[in-house]
Amino acid sequence: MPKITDARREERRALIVEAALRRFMSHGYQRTTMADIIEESGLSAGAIYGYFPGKAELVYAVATRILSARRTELAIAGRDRALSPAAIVTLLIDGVRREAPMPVLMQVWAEATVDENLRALAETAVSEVRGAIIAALIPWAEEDRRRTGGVDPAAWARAAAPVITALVPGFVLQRTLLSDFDEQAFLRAIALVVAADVDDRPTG
Amino acid sequence: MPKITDARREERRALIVEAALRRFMSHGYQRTTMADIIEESGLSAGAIYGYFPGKAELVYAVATRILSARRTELAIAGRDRALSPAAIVTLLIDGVRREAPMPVLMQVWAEATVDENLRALAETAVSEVRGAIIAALIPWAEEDRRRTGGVDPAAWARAAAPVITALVPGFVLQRTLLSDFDEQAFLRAIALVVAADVDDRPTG
Amino acid sequence: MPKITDARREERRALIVEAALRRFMSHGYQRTTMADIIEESGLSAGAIYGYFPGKAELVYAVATRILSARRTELAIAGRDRALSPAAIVTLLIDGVRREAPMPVLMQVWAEATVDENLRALAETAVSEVRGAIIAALIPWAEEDRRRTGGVDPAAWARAAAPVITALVPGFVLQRTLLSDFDEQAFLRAIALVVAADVDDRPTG
Amino acid sequence: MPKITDARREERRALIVEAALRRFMSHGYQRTTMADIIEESGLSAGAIYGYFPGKAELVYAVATRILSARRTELAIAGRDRALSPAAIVTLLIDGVRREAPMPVLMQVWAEATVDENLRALAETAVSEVRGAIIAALIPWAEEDRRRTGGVDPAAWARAAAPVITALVPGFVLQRTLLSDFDEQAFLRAIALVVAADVDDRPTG
DNA sequence: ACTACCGGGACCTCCCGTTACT
DNA sequence: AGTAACGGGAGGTCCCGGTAGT
Repeated sequence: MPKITDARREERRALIVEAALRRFMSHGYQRTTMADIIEESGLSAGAIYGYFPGKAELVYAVATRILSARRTELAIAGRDRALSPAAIVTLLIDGVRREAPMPVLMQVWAEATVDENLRALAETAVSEVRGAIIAALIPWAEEDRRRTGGVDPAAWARAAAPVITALVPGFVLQRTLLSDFDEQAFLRAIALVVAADVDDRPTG
Repeated sequence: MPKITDARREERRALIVEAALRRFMSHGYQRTTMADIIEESGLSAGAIYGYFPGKAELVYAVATRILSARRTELAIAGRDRALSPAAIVTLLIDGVRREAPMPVLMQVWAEATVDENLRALAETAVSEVRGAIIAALIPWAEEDRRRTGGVDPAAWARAAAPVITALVPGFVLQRTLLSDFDEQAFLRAIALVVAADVDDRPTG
Repeated sequence: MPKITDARREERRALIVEAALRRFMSHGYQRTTMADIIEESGLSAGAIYGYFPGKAELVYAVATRILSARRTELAIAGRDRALSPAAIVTLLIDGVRREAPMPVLMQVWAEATVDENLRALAETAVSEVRGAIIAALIPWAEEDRRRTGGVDPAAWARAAAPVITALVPGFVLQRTLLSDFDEQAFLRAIALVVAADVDDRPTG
Repeated sequence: MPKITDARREERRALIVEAALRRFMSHGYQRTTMADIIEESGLSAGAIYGYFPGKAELVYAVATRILSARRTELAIAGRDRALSPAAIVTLLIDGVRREAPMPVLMQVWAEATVDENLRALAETAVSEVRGAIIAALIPWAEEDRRRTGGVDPAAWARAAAPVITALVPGFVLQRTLLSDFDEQAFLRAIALVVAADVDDRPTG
């Protein structure tokens, strides 16, 4: 029964990936040994190596899982009305905040520094987010040409997107490292610094 | 060998730290073995362990070196005139761009996720940068109350600083991971998104 | 490989312990490296560390094996008739002589000087031997009160036991260190010095 | 001035040997590193290697010092009157008890198991003690032929000496390993087991 | 003569991935 | 498909002894 088998297979893979993710969260990727993951997953060494050729592939799977999470978020959100840069950033960060295991996210970025496969994975993810941002910025720029100082909306969006994208890792880093970091204050402050609509400003 | 002079000692330490840094750049902290560093430095195991108790302390030294680099930069730059948020970010990123070994910076951030000493080190560094940003923002906010929507300049600066800080890791990440990343375009685009003075806008 | 049977597991452990023992005999505990033991046992590092957490536990196992060997010997021997001090010593030393790897025995004693676990192990062993000696002395003392100068047999046995016990390490030491040591002469001479029955005296 | 220099040299050597001995006492020979001894002695590595070619020679020196301590003791004590076996043992053990660093003594014996030089050293020491014992036993045997069952005194002394010698290491071992060992009781019990004169028996 | 730094060789341990068996 | 024992290769660290310099 290949169909059931396939489903079970995916289930197993997910189980393993989650076990790995949990250990990466608490001990870091590099310090996590296969034995750790084996223990955490409740499976045996052989079983895991039946699903993943090695430790590297496990990170790839974990990374894929983490990085692909917020991909579509934005496109959906942007459907009904034009979003200001500040609104976009807020949306993104809110997504990360709710879903992403930030320490592992950082570890993946760092590992991507040195592992080409991971870099490619991360690049794709970042590019996709950037693409979504561009797509969401254009209607906002078109609504009112003064917003972009008269520049061509598409060109403006392409230029601005990287800067907007940059705020996400900045948030993650501070969230992860600073013991006194105030998430809510950060979210509210975005509109103080980044171009925003009047109604993006937090009330009160 | 007789007692080495303090200056020479510092020189040696720097030599070792730089050797470690180079290897971290190309292979990553975790994949760099002590043997690598020994080879890269041209010294022997005994020599290195005379200066650093272990591999961990080597990363701390490397981290300290990297993180403390841009500390004062801003304060100096801000002396003569008030700086807009965009100008501050540009300054900071320019500093990072010229001096920081970005991949290692990211590795340190990631490792800080899991190593408390490193976290403390990173936290201090980030806090200092944030402090400098706040100090630089206040005069700008005071110059013209409309810039902050009538809010108290100091409060505004404290709120805005984290967001401005966030752009630096965002830049580093994209710079490190994206093969098509355009540094100059990023620098120019800052003023498109972040509050800026008229003359911060890039010409042309 | 599937789960190994308990019997097989014990067999493996014994194999390793014996390999270690052999090397300890020829090179001493401290100078024996894990690599030596690995080679001697014909197994691999991984295998050995599956059975023993580290080198220290290996000595504990070796020590346990050596020390527990002569434990019951005496009790059995003493069953049918009362034994004189000289007879007891002779029995004990004969046991050591036939079974114990004396150099390792001395190494264990020395190491016990510095390793608390080993000390505890050795203490237990010595105490047990002493206990057995006491038990064997009492009937002999009771048979004829003149033998103990009229002292209470049990008290006398408790007092005399340490002195009798002492002869064993004394034998081991001389056997190990003196190139001209004559085991048989020593055994015969015991009755010359230590309280003995008439028929304990060697004939001829 | 060679004479003064020689004196100073010996002083230095003694200083080093004592430092080594102290560490051997607390940490054991094998676990004591040259760095330990350097620290303990207050000298520097170079200085020590000026006096001893290496760690091995240091143990030899320590061993020589320990082993030669009780050498003459007996001969002197035996001058005025004939000593019974029990009296001899008591004298010897009392000497060890007061002067010898017993843990190191045991370590030396164990190391002698494996280091030929040390074995030779130890052998000499044991032989000398045995010789002294023989010399002290003969007059006692001659005083009253019944004491030796009519055997030739010299032959008897030679045969008995090893057994008497054996009690010393036996004492040291129990003293070192057993937490509940009672030195005084042991000394008193010697005469219960070993051939003794009436007046050797402890009073009371 | 003495200092204290350095060279380099192991040593113990750990960890990844395989393999023999269920 | 899954178990768990095993093979074997480094990795970090330590430690001995030599030696350049006062």
